Amino acid sequence: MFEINPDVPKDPEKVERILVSATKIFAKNGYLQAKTADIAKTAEVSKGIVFRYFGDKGHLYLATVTDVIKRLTDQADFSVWTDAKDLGDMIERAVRYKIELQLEYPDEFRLSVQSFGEMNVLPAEIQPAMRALWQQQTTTSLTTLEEPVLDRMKLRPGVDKTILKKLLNAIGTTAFTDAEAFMRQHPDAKIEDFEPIIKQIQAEYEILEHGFAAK
Amino acid sequence: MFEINPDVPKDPEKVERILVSATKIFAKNGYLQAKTADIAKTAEVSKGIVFRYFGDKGHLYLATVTDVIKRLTDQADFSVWTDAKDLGDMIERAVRYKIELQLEYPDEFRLSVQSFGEMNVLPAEIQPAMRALWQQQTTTSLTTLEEPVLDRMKLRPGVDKTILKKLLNAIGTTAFTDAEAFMRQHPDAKIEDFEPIIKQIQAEYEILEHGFAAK
Amino acid sequence: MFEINPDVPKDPEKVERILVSATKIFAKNGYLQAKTADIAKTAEVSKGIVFRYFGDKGHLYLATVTDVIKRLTDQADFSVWTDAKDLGDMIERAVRYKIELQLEYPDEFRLSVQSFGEMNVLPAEIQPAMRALWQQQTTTSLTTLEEPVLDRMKLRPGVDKTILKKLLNAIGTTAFTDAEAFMRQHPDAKIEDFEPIIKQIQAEYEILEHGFAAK
Amino acid sequence: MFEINPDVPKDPEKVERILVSATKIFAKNGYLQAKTADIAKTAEVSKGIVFRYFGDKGHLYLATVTDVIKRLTDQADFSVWTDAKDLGDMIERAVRYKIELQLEYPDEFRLSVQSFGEMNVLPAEIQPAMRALWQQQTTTSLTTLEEPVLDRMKLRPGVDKTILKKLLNAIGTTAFTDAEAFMRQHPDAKIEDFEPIIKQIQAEYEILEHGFAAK
DNA sequence: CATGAATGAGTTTTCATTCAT
DNA sequence: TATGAATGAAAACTCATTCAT
Repeated sequence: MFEINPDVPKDPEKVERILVSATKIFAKNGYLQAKTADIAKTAEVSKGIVFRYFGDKGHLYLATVTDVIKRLTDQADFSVWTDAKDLGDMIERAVRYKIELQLEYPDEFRLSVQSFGEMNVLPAEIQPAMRALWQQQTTTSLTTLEEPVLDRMKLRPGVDKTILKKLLNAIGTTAFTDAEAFMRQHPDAKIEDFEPIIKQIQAEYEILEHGFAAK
Repeated sequence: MFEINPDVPKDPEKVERILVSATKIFAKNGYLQAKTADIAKTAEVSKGIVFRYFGDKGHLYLATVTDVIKRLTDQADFSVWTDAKDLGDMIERAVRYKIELQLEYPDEFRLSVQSFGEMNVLPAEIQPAMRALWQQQTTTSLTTLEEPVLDRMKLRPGVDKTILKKLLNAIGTTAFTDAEAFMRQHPDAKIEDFEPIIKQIQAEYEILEHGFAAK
Repeated sequence: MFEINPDVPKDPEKVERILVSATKIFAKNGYLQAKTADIAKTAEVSKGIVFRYFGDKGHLYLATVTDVIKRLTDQADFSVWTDAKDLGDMIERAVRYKIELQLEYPDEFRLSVQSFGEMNVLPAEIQPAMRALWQQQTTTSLTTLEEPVLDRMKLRPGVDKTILKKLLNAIGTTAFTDAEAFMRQHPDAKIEDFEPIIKQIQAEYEILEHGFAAK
Repeated sequence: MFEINPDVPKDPEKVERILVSATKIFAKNGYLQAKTADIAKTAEVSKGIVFRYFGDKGHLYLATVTDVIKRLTDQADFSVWTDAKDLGDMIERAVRYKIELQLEYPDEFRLSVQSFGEMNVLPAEIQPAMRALWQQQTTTSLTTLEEPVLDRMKLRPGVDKTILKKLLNAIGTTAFTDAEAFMRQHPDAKIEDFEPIIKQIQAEYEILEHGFAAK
């Protein structure tokens, strides 16, 4: 696993608090505007310890995003939808589950997506690591969630599975964006409030499955 | 139209130069890392005038993005594809035309997309305006390009045109991202070099049209 | 001449004030402990302007030492002793004159000497320039003061003038050190108070001239 | 002798290790850039014990320099040259011996000289002690090495022995500086490589003995 | 009106020193 | 008594914004 400053002994509780605090503050402000002092303060540790544990702001960011993706991936309970009966049910469950995740881990979700766009404002030295992280991430976590489903489905001849994955990914992204916007406007939203978004995504999947063209 | 500092008389040529320069520099560096001094220098105006005309960095950004979207929209020559015979040809033309636009106006394209992701690093006071701009943008500019086409098409019963537009938008975004990445790696790329990307988008459209499911 | 940041227009009075203030504070605290904030404050300018004019702390130091050496060299009025009749008189005049200079420009003297010892705590990038400055300095300013005298003197056969110069330089250094120590202990010392030091240096020169060995 | 924190019981081996390590690190980096953490680590003791034994960084420095000077003085084996036959031989032996010492104890030599120039970057509270140390040092250690020789020599009437010592000291300093510079450029230099420097110092002594003036 | 020199608040990072264990 | 993790003051440098000319 990715290990920062292995020489420095770390208090796991402090590491945890720093990571949580960094997730929140990086997610809220982006890399450049996040202040290490704020992160330390929110984590109730000294500034010094943040640098002692993580080296510098760039590596703290890297560690935070790595951790967030790990947390999100570990969290994912595939069984929730992979043992659904039919496809419609399956998609609904998957979407609902992801929105629940996003509701429960809004900062993690946001940072995870944001980190992709922020790549080129990061210090040059950590960009390669971030890029590698995303490469891995793209081919695993998010898409993986649907991968088993796809594998079991009969695809129309001529449909390239790679292309299909891209499309599913794109839909996932818009879903995230919509849910995010909704959450911002309704900070106390419950899962029930996301029915319209869920419906919409179902509709998108439906188009993907059967096409929009009249026969 | 959105009007900045209406009381201040402005030299249209300077406004133009500032906007062009701001587009380039915001696109290249992002909001936070763009320096107003650079923008002024590139525009060959004084820093003072930038602030006099646009108030502050945030509003300059807002004005720049607004202008970029307007320029892009105004630029679009629908006729290029709206008088295509069949759908395949039409999509190909549209995609090709957009990539040409992106090749010709790389900064405008990049800033227009980037501005979406940057939303939350902007000063709080201009975020609402930016959000509004994007709301409008989503329902107009990019998708608009295909709107007339959609209107003429026979949709399968039960397909919601709004949803379909979202999907098209999503595809457009991935296309942009791919083209951007390619352009960055091949700074002198010509339109011919984008054939693989065009092919891929055609494939995506094809899935959208006919669905991925075996019948 | 050595010119810093030629693009930046500079207010000569501010440049002067900064240089004077930097001389004092570098001389007092050494490079590492001198704070740019103090230098700016003493010069009654903002911190920003110091960086604008001089780039960074290292280059400010370089500019300051360069200026100090120049001021000292320009100041030196060789005629004071070069037209002395005999050697004893000449040495006395030279020594006295230098102590007067040191009394009048204590910071300049101190920094000029100190800068030599500080060389390797300076940022790597300015060390070459400092070394070059000292190379030039060693072969000109201080020794130069006596050079014309030496050239007119008849040397005992077998005496290498380069070696002799080294010796004179060494004596000069001890003189400086003694005068400095005295000045520190007697901040309001006048030239009259330095008679013992002058006498001592005369004695040192005398040994140099005639040797210590009984014949 | 100078005793630090007399109340604290000290493990002599740790004291020794700290002093050795401090000598090396202060010599290499100077007072300000030397890190107490490095000193402790190199000495294989905890930082806490360094502070417990020596109080603070300033007093550690003072103790280190004091010890270095003591070690150097104790080390000196006068007999090496005091039983030389004639003066030329004696000076040569003395010089050669000192350079050997410098080769064997480069850190001690370097720190001992460096500490003089660093005086004013030290904390104000230990400056007086350092100054006192140097006063004493000047009248003993280095010059002492030649003292017995001088005592046996017939001096020209009117030559003050104190002055002569100063001159010898000054020559010693330049010798040290030259040897140091040479050692830095040729890290693996052997005593044989220092012949040119030895020759030069002999020439300097020669001038001192017989004067530079033609008779 | 236009200019661009000047300002100084704000941010990252280091390291001597402390003190809970 | 020894340890070394934790602290936080301190210092260089940037850049949006102002305002005297």
